[in-house]
Amino acid sequence: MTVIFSKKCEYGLQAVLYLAANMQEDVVRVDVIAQALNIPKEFVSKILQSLREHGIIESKKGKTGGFSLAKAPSQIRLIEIVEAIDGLGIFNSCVLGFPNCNPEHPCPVHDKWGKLRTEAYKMLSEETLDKFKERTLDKIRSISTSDN
Amino acid sequence: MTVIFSKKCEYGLQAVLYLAANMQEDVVRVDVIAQALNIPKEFVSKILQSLREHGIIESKKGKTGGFSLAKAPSQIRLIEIVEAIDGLGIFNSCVLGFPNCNPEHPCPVHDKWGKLRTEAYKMLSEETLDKFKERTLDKIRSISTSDN
DNA sequence: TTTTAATCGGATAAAAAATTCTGAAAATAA
DNA sequence: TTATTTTCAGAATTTTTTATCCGATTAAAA
Repeated sequence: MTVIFSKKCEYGLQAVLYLAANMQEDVVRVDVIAQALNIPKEFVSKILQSLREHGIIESKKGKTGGFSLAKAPSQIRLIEIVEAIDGLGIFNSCVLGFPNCNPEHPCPVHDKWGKLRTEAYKMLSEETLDKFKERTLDKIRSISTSDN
Repeated sequence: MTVIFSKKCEYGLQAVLYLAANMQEDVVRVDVIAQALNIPKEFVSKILQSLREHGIIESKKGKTGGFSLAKAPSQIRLIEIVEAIDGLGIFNSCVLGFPNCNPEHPCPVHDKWGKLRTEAYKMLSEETLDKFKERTLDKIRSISTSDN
């Protein structure tokens, strides 16, 4: 089985959504995020570090340390997180895996798939984190009540 | 980076498209397919074996052996190959990786992504192999003229 | 009947992705 | 200043995916 985004990317998106939904906190510790999302602490830690290098979030070291968004939620788009972690390759590579798939040498589903891909890209580019606060809080609540 | 389908699935789709585009041949040898598509012979061989087990293609052993479609191209849909190899999980799992993503506990992008996913599924379910013959032949020609 | 050329099937190897470990560095609080 | 608690950085490990190898089986041709 395969997925659209790598696990790294999924976790990164979840973690950033979490931070956006908890803006009232100064910073959030990685173990708090990991527990809320039920994902490995050390792994999400690595992902958060790389998102910091990409300027999407920022960190504070030492006691009272943790992570927070580097910009206002309304200034962060989902596509930025995807680009930082998985890159944008998915939006210009052939869905059938053919090499050099382009308008000159299109694969059999080039046009139809291209349309869907463009819509997906558009959606991720238009949506900013501030739109998701309530839905994220709801979703996170459903995680902690259902598991383990 | 990630892709929609696994490499196995991509190769499987390519190989079946190749068989559909070469219906005039009784059977096609796996090394011919592998060379035409520029993919590892032993790997595509394994994939073809599994597609045979799923009843999508059939094989003939021994000298003059090879692979051919098990049904008419107009009776084979792209989604069948995807289902046989990667399964349909991608069409009902959460794009953000959240567990139990459903209408009761939707993730932040549940509705918008669900729409795209449904369109993708629909496209793969409607398209049958007979629609692709010319485009596949074109594409395969462009592979052998461009590489190595 | 023997040789040849193909798929089959199971094991193995290599590469990539996901995860964990370890210890250092930073910053607060005692 | 020292103890504590956090992120940071890089290495090591595990798991999954991708790819290869090899001997057996099958069937046509010599």
